[in-house]
Amino acid sequence: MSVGIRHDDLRRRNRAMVISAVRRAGQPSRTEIAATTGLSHSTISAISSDLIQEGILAESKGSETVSLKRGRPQVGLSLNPEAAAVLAVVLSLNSLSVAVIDYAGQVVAEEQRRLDTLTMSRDELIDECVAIVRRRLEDPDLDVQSVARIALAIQGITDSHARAMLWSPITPQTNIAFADILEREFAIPAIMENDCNMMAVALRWRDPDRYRDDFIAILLSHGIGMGLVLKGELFTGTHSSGGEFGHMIHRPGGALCRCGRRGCVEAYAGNYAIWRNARQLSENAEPVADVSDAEMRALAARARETDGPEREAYRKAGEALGFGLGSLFALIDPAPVAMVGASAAAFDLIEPALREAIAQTAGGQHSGSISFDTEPNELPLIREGCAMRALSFVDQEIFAPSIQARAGSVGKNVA
Amino acid sequence: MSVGIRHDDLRRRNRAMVISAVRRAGQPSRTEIAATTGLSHSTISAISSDLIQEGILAESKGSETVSLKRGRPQVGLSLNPEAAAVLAVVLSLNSLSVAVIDYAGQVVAEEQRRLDTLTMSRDELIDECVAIVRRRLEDPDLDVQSVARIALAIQGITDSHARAMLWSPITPQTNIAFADILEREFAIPAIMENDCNMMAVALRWRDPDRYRDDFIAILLSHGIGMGLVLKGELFTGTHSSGGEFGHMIHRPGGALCRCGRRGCVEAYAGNYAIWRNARQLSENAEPVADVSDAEMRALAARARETDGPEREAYRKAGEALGFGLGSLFALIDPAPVAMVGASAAAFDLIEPALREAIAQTAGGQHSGSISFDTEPNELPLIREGCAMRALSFVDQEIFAPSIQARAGSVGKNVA
DNA sequence: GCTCTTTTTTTCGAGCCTCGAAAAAATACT
DNA sequence: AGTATTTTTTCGAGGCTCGAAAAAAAGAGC
Repeated sequence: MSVGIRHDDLRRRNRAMVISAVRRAGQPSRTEIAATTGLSHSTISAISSDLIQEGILAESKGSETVSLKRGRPQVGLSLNPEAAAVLAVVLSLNSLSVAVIDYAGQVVAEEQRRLDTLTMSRDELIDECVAIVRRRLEDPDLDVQSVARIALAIQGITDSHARAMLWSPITPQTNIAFADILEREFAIPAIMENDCNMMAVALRWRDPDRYRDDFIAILLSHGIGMGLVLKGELFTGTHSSGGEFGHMIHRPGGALCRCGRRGCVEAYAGNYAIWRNARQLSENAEPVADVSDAEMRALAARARETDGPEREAYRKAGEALGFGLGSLFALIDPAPVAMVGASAAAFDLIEPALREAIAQTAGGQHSGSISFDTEPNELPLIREGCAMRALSFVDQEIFAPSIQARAGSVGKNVA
Repeated sequence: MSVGIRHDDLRRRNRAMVISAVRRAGQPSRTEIAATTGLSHSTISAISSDLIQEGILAESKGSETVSLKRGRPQVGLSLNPEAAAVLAVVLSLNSLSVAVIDYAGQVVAEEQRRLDTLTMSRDELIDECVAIVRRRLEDPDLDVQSVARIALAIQGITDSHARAMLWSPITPQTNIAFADILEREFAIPAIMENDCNMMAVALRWRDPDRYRDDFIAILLSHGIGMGLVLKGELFTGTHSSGGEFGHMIHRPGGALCRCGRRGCVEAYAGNYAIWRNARQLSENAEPVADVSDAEMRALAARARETDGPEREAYRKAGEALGFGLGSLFALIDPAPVAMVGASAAAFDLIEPALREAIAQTAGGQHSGSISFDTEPNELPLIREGCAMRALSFVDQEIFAPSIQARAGSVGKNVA
């Protein structure tokens, strides 16, 4: 059972809703907000007047759109870019990047570095992250006071409280509480998120028509990751970021996976698996640490050219992904899929076997109607998701705060 | 974004919360309710006074517990059994049952019938359901006016709006809108639910300590079903009841499943699969329609006795369940599992191979800590879940109604 | 048996919040 | 310039929750 609603919660929630409506719509008028929220004009007027006075929203006078209708013209409300700023940090294999984003969602500064994450020590990894954030915060153009949140995305498993990286393929280190470390270092609230989950968040902001309530984002890269939105909410595991689609079992006792187990989907569809099969190495061959994008492009080109082991490798990848998706669809029903990452560019090689495999599974009856979309560039997507996540936090926790933390919840009602 | 909260919603929600607190706690005092909901004593007092006046709650004077403390004794609030009644109908293979339950959750009447569901026509099936409900409603001891809800659980896939059975192993018929049919026939709101989901609901009411926020209920029967609670909420597919654990793919292209596809978990762990393997028939052998409980018990006894094909059949079942659970745990993280149904009595034969398989999967690191519980009798559980579901509906939709249906939601905030 | 203490429950006024209606504001049309 | 139209603000009414205080109902002590 959720906790009772008190009188002060009411204003808080409706404030949050107005902010959220503005963030989503861009420059909605008060009338439009009233329509989407279902609240009365008087209420919207009162709340937005507060928000403007507090410098959170602003009336966008500049964009005097040519009013085609007569009557008093609607005046658009927009987010005040200076109300706050957030940092989005993305840590992936051999790469660390950070972006400063203003409250309106515009990138105002960014920095990217190459690192050798696989060989770095725990402290080196932490120090690099702290240092790159510090450099951004020391930028004289930035008002440090306004930085309200740091969001860090990592390829790997994070805990469900968004505090720590539990395990990652990009480093042998485990259990690094990045969120706590950054928070202590800079006294700015920080969260730690899984990269694929952030991809899903970003897709939802980018194309809410296609990616609305239920969809799947799959990262086809050295490993296989997934971000899943169900019923309009990001799906996470009960203890971790969850959604380890790449480690569902495709063939019990099958090919050797980077995680040390056997038969995972990733052991057939990850870059290293495609590379291993293309070279006709044994399924027991130790996964290689990294395969360059150029090398993968060469494999794909060769697969398109001749019907040799390269094409067969992509076929096996498609089959593994297809049976994995089929099992997933048995649990959640089919949903639109976005294939993200460098290997999404080779989706033409993967798709036939993938569809054939799905057709043999419980999700198969709708095999034809499942639509796939590809997006080869994952980094911007992850960063964007990170930024939106951080901004949403500011919207809700800082600009629409509860008067006081409420007594603990007592569990929801399931029946 | 969810819709704005209006002033009248506030009372409605808090009313619902008080009712729910009473249903959960049994006979809580106003003070206890104030503590669990976080609302003030004044508010609880006002709301409970309303509810008593409306005949929904009652002060339980009878149970004067020996007050050990001094001071004014707490007076327990309880649900008024006569406030309403609900019907729980359970349709499973060759069996149809109905129970009338009063508002306090006590069974006041029941009836059970044997049917040959596999051979019945669509109309016969519908007529039997309508007839059994009609007989209960015509009972002179029952005030028909008070019946507020009918909940029907079926073994099979239901749609996500809880209106229709889409597909079921107990009948060749498909797409029967039982909820609509009953609703039209009796002018009583009806819902249609998946049996395994109702098992999960019931477990949560029965043992909220063990089955709280995240757990899995697996039905081991002729087929394999699953009910899943995640983050305190019943997990369903996006379009259907979902959670078709039995039809996750265990071995691509493997044993023939009752659903017509190959390699499903059920094709190794369902009763017919165990029976097929025990007789050393081919994996391609057509699944038999039904195996009696007595026959399954005999198989299990023989498996315990000698290390023959029977034991191997149970081992294969355990392996399939284990890899299936392992894949599931890759997505949702490990959680407590309840094994329900006649074959749960043979869980001793299944468990070793199951644990061994899980240990080879992503969920494996916690293999030892995953706890299994068994409950051989599924029918009472399903009925109980059905009843609680129907009662919760009455609690929320009838006794705490919204003043008017609100404007459509605009999607939740994911970031 | 009476009073005191303790705990629960109710009562009451204050403070917010949202709502609907009406007024004010801002523009196009004539 | 006046009128029509649409958006936004203002204002009073009605509800809801809250805290404080009062009332109620018992046990404890003498």
